[in-house]
Amino acid sequence: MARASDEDEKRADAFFHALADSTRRDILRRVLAGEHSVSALARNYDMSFAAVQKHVAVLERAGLVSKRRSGRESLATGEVEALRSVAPMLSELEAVWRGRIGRLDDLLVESATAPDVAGPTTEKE
Amino acid sequence: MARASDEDEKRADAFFHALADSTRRDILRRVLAGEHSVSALARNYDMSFAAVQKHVAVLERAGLVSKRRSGRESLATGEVEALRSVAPMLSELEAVWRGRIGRLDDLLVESATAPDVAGPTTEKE
DNA sequence: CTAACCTACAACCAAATGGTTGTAGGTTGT
DNA sequence: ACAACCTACAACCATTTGGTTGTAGGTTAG
Repeated sequence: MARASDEDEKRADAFFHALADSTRRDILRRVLAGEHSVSALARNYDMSFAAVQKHVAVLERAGLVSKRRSGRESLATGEVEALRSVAPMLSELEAVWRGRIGRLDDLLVESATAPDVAGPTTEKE
Repeated sequence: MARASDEDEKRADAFFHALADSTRRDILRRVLAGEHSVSALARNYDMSFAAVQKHVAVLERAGLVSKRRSGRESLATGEVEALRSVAPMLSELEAVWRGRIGRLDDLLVESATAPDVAGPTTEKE
């Protein structure tokens, strides 16, 4: 279990990349609020159906949305658990800043085994 | 359209894009732990100095690191406040899922004015 | 002064992104 | 059956990204 983080790093890449586009974030908002078919989503944007389809695919690859087939349309839903798994990554970075993780070489292992860095007590000075 | 969030959207793009690369995340960890010169950072990676320089530039454009000139070297520091500003974006999305924001058109304004979504009682079912 | 060092930036290149159109197959309604 | 609709995917294109090398200028050490 030396470097279990190789997978995690790729997952982080996918997460942040998926979120790094305003159209995708907007799609994510909509499917988090409720199920939507791809074509229904596509009607909201000034681009082709295929383009929106690709954006949904990016979100799906990142695990942020899942699709369910219902007849001729596929309904996309936002995966809030996946979304929640992003926050610990940021918390880990904050923990580094806070000095709670001294050894930089260890923190990769830390991030894999300790999803919680404790402390919403984010008061600083 | 062109809500007040046009700026925010671009900033979010920059944030998430900057974080969507494992080398950049690693650089960010190091500069969050303490100041490092660009060349000192570069020695840690199997790529050219210029490549690392570009990565630092991406982080800098996103506001996640700042540089200070000290003699012939420029020292990079992680900006933890900028890092913290990412979390509310995720919270906003979670709030959408929670159903706390009904109108999708309004949430952009919400995200600008309400950084905190409160609610420690996040128990669902 | 000179050499070594650190940074900045331009030019270039392969690969990935984000968009398009087109084609094909499954589903629904009349 | 047939038309309309939804989806999936391939092919293609312009732009961006992530890397390289090279060049030039400022800074420190000898």
